Amino acid sequence: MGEQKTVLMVEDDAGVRAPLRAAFEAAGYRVLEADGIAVGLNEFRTKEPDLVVLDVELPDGTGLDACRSIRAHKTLSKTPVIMLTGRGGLEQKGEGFEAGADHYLVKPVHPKELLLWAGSLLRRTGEDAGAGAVTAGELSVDREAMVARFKGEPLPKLTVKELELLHFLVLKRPAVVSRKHILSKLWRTVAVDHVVDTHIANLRKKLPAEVSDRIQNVPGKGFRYFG
Amino acid sequence: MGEQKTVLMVEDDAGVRAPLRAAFEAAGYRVLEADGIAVGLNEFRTKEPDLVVLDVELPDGTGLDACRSIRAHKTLSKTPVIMLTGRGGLEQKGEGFEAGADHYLVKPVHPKELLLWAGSLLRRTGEDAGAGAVTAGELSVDREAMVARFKGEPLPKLTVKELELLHFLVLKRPAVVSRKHILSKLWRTVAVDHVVDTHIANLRKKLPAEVSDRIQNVPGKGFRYFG
DNA sequence: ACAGAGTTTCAAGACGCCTTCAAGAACGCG
DNA sequence: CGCGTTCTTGAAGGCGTCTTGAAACTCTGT
Repeated sequence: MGEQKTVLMVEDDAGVRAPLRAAFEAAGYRVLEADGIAVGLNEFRTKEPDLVVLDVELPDGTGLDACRSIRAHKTLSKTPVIMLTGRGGLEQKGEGFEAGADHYLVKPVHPKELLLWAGSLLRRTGEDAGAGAVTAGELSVDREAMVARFKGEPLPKLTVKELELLHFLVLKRPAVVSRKHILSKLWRTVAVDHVVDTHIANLRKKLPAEVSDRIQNVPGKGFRYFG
Repeated sequence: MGEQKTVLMVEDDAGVRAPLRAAFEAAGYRVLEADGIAVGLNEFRTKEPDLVVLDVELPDGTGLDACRSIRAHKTLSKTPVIMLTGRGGLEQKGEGFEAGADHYLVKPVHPKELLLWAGSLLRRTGEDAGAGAVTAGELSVDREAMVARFKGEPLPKLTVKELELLHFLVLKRPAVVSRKHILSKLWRTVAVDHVVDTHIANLRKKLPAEVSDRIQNVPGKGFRYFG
């Protein structure tokens, strides 16, 4: 049950997007939207969604090309892609699969059906990072329950941002992650790098010394959880 | 959850039945077959399958009527039904849902797709079934008997929505569930996210402090039962 | 020792989110 | 059909969180 997956929906028709977005959110997904290929691919690279829903006909190009771009990406090439096409698009089906789509749906799309395939594809690609609980020694950070525990005891009143930040650091440990990387993954709105510092500071203040000592700064590079 | 599910397939064309049967069996299902409505309904009543796959066009009547018969059954009315129709049956889709079908597939049916839906529908009803009684420490919420107890004592006058809400939170504990997720599971009609807040408030007011303290809010995320 | 870049701390303002209250609408029961 | 309960919606209020800015501090290389 690794929830809180992120899905990127590239679709120019807001009338199509809205119900699908609602369905995804109701199922616990986080939804990113883009109305064109340019924006879509940019979102894809920066937010690294777990799944992409791609319309074939877009204002600035075809979804097929976008799909190929995704497949050509160095590290994110195996992200599942679901293509959406207009009526009678069956002929394009072969073309869609050729471009590397994992599945093809013909409009009008039933939200439930899309959800079903999304779940199936995500299950197939494996329950990798991003969701459940991560642990590091006596520390565990559960993003689903939104609780962090140390030696089994829940840590007091961490805010959402603080917990997500801690989760991310522990998840990537012992790697050093840059402020910009953190921002792109955990922040929806754009903000200055400095906000990360403040949250790091608040975190360290709330955590027991044994844990806060492990949140380390690497000058010029970023932060890491070491331990 | 590891038990074998039984699926009843009502379909007169053996050429259609065979591959679907093979797929179901390969997936671990037990398969019953019927080539007409009369036989089908009889099998349904006696064998009580967990799922029914129903062709719309049968020698002795239409699958729509059969579906209505199933829905009219006293104890088995909530058995999931998947309808199969010939090409161009899109117009019948509405009719099919109206008859009470949970889903509609157009032939030719992809075995994998059918399997996907079967799994989904069974999971759904499985969750509802698991909705007997849940407990968390001294608290028990019985959705079947529609009563909640704390330290053995029945809690006073909880409304249906309040009890279902409490049940859901306890069921998912300690995970945080979003308002949208709650709405999609407990509400048939669409409503604003805010209704959840009101019911949460009413719930907390009626519950003893020990319990209401455990119904916690996570800003921007949703609610959880913690404890 | 000094200068500079980068980090940490502190405090205050802005914003979003949750909670509460109240009233209208829908529902079920008699 | 009418009444009471339950559900839904709206608006106001308050609290907590997030963000930002400035200043103090540390470290490093000169």
